[in-house]
Amino acid sequence: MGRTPCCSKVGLHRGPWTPREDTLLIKYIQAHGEGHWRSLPKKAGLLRCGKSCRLRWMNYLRPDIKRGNITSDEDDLIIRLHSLLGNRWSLIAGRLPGRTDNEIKNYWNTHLSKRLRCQGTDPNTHKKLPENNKLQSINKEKSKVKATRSKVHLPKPIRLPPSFSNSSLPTTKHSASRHGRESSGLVTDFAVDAIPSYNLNRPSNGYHVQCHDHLYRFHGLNVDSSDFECQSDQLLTADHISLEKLYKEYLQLLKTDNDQFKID
DNA sequence: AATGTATTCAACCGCAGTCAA
DNA sequence: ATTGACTGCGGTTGAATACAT
Repeated sequence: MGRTPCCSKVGLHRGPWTPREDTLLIKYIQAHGEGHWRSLPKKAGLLRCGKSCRLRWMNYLRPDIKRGNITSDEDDLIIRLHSLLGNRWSLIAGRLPGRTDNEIKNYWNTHLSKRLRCQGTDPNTHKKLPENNKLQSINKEKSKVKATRSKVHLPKPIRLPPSFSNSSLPTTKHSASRHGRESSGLVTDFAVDAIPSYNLNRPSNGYHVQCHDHLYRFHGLNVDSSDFECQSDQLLTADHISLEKLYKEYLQLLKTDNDQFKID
C-alpha cells in the first residue's frame, strides 16, 4: 500500500514562495477559509502541493502570527513547557499566542538548547549535567563566541502585495496579543493532550476524556483556567497541577503584557 | 574585497492518527 | 476489518545571510 508523496507530481513548484503565490493563497483562504488543503492549490490556482500551502499559511501568512523577538518571558515559558511536554512543539506553540511550532522548534534548537547546556542543564531531560559535561559545553560555546553573531531577532520579512489591507497583514507583537488566541480554551486541550494514553473525543459541547474506567468532561474552547472542570480528582496528577499552575502564570504574563500595551 | 565558516529559519520529508467508504 | 485520502506533527535540510579572517 502506502501513499504517494504529496509533492511527487511533476510540475509543482517547490522552494521559497513568491509574493504572487502568497497573494493567491491568502486571497483564497480569505474567501473560502482554511482546510481542504489537498484540493486548495488547484482551486486557488497554485502549482503547489496542499501540504506546502498549509505550511506556508500556518507558519507565515496567518494574520495572527506574532512578529519579532521572542521575549524573555516567552523564553522562560518555552523552557518550562518543554520540561513538561518534551519536543511537542505544536502543544508548546499552543500556549504562546502568535508563535508557530516551527518557530519555537527552530528557536529551541538554535538558542535555548545551547543556553541550557551552558547553564549546566541537559536540554533533553532538563536535569543538571555532570560537572565535567557542563565545563565541556561552556568551553565549546566559548570557542564559538568569536563566530557567534550578536543576534538581533528581526521581524520576519513580510512579502505581501501592496493591495493588501492592513487587517490582512501579519501582525506585530502587541496587536497580535490582542487577537484573542489567548482567550481560547488553552487549559482544556492542554490537560488533555498532555496525557497521550487517554482516549480523546471532542464533541460540540466540549472535550470528553476517557481514562481507564473514568470519563472526564471539560468545557468547550472558550474557557479560562477557572472553568477547568474535572469529575474526579484522579486526573489531577502532579503534571496536571504543574500545567495548570503554569497556565495561570502565563495568563498573568499576558495580562501584564496587555496592560503595558494600554499604557503605551 | 574576497573567501571561508557559522548560523538561522523557511520549507521539505516521512510517518502516524483519524475518518469515511 | 481493510483501505485509502487527508491532515498534522516532529525531524531534517539547505539556501540565504552574517560574521571572521
